[in-house]
Amino acid sequence: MQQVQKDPVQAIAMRVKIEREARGWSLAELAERSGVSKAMISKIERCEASPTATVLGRLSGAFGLPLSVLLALAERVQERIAPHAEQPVWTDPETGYTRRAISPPNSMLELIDVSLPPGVRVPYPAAAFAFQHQQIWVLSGRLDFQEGAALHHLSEGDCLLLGPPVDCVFFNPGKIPTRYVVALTRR
Amino acid sequence: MQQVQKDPVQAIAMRVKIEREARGWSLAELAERSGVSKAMISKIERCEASPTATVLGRLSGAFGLPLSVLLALAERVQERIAPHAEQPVWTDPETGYTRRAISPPNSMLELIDVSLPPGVRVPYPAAAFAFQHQQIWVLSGRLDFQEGAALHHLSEGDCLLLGPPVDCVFFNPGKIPTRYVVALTRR
DNA sequence: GTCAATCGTCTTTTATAGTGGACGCCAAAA
DNA sequence: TTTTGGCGTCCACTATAAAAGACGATTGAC
Repeated sequence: MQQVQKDPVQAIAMRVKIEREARGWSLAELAERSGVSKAMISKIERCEASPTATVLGRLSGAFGLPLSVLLALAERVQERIAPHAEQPVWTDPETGYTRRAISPPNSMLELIDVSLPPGVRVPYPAAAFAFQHQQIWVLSGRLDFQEGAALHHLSEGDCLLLGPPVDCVFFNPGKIPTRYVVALTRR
Repeated sequence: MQQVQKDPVQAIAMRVKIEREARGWSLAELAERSGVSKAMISKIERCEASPTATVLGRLSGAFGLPLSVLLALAERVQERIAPHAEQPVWTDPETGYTRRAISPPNSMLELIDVSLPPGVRVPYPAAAFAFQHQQIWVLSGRLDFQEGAALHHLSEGDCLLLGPPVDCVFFNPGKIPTRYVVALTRR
């Protein structure tokens, strides 16, 4: 699904908005970080302007991405299938904690497949979720989930709806790896 | 050497010019193919304008490249070391003819390392070089080089300076692979 | 309820991206 | 030599990208 000649304005619009909202930034905040006026960012996100290379460079700089990567992400905007082989996976070399992004890029609803080795503890700071709605579903093994002051003991098949943002900790109290899904929707 | 926030105008300028000249296109020809005025293309190549996303989309379309790829190439513009592992290599599955681009992208002077299996014949049409200056240096083995009507027999260490563009043929008359270098400068 | 703060959009003005055409500059040919 | 044609740049004009600030809507605090 390579796009070789369509006007990139719409794809860029969606991608910029996604990157901004994923960071929980308002137009004003992105404007300050990038040096691009918020009026212009607003227009870009609504496809009412075709940003210049200079402006795109400032925006990608604010996101900490090379411009070509921002554009590559933009071109993937309308993909609907995320083949297993192409899903980004990250493994913590120290603990063996593995995290796989299941959903196609850009989805409103994001699914993450996590594998937590026995005895491993993963903190999850409150600041990391500017999300509106988040659930945790245990596929196999056991999970102790600390949500602020509360501690939840989850077993295979359990599903937990998260409350307002607080510091959390994932912990696997069992002898086998725990596999669970994090499902979240943005704003 | 990822570029995360510099203004991309200069890198784009160089890359557009390279892509255009590599295809032997004049400003007018690229203008017609892309729908961008040649005055604008001229400005872009001389860093006197920051092209909009729409214009970049049209240009990359004319080149047959996804926009993100054009930008990725642009970001590599000032690389000065081309590590062996990153040099693009192409092998003809039928003949075993192998061609490796030695020089960093974008150089004025380009070096190509070619390996030609015994008995293999590779034609090289005149249209393929809009280059001003081109030399062939045999590293090992023997090479029969037909340049238009003339036939040159080259042995290890020989270096041939090419004349004006004509149809050429590379041929390995020996029993072992021939390895030679093509060195060329544009314009 | 009021007030204040913040958000995204809209308005006005300026800077500049983009176009079409004229121009000067080599080449190669007559 | 002059001519011719193709090339890239420059010029004048138009379209629009970009900035700065005003505006209405929403939200939370009191």
